Amino acid sequence: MASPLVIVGMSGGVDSSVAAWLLLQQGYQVQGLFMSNWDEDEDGYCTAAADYQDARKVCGQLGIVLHQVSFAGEYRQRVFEYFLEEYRAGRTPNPDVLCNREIKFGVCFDYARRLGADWIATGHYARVEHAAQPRLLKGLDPGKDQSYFLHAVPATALARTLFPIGALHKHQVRRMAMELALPVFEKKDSTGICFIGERPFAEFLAQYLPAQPGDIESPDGRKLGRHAGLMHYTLGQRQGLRIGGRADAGEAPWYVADKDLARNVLRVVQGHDHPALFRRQAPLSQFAWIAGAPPAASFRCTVKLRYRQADQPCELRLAADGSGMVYFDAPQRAVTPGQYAVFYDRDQCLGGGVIEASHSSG
RNA sequence: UGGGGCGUCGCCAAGUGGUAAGGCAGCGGGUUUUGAUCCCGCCAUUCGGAGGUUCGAAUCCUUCCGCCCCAG
Repeated sequence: MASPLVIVGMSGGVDSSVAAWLLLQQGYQVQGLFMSNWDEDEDGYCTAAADYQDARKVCGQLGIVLHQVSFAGEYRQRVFEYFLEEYRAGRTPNPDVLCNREIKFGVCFDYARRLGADWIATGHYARVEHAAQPRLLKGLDPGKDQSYFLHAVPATALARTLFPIGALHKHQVRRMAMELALPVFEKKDSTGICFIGERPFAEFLAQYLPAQPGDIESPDGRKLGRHAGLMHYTLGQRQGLRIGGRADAGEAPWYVADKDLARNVLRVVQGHDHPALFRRQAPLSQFAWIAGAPPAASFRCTVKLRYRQADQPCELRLAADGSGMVYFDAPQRAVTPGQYAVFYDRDQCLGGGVIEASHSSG
């Protein structure tokens, strides 16, 4: 009887290439699937074509077929529209969390299943423990763990997902790629928004949203400068403020502390660790739990407020209406609305919620 | 035009005879599957202009220009 079929999401990078090879070693039937979910013709940053060629070369070398599919329409509707909507609301969205939930482990997962896949696999640095209820675990390379981005993936998808490189460190993966002489073995790690890639961010946003310049103020109301539109700034941000050398202030750089949408004012404070940049708690909503439900209505755990942040001890209290409040043991810097708070019990990712506000009321 | 003060990189600012600190901003790179943060590098042959003194001046002198303050 035939071995199970795994369809691997191939990005043309090192990680998914090695993931495919590992699955072959493990005796699976393997096929590749390349997604190009962004129409790049509209701008000058065109890397998808090159990535596709890389994926083809790798699949050729591994002797596996490569499917190609575009979910550009779905991406636009289910990820990018939300992305723009959040920016319009003065928040800072995290499109890649949604991309995983809606595209890679959503429509693409369904697509792979229709192609006959028993499993879907990706080159993420994370692990799934398959039991009655799947458990999502951190990748073993602490510098690359990507469970943060996967916390909202539905359990139904995780139940049929493999992360072949989740127990490896990046340097091991790259070494394997080198020893296998995969054509992409020294390809640089990709960054930037998934499927959209690296590009000047402000310029990119400005293509989709009108900028409304306004004043930059200190907490006491002094006008310190002008901003290019609130969407171009996020909490805790330093770059781009163009404030420097004031005789009435010290030498420390300035950081975004708050956005006043009503007045279209950006509020800034001086010093990386200014108290106004810290919060002891944060209101959350739109929870997603890997197990389908939270462990309890109130419990202690750790939380990451952004990718690659060290785990922060906290207590989460959930309300009946679906909202919640996370209380940090140590005040957290730049708690940013629109970003995700992702909860962990040691190595296990429990799920997460969206940060709703930066004020500490409640 | 009576008195006083000041003009050094986009901004703040050291330097007062020995051959231009530093910070902020900006730019470039690194880290990074969000946005940020963070790290590294670059950033005044020149000190408001013109003369002069001196081996040598941003630093002294003269003068011009421009600001500011107090008096009017």
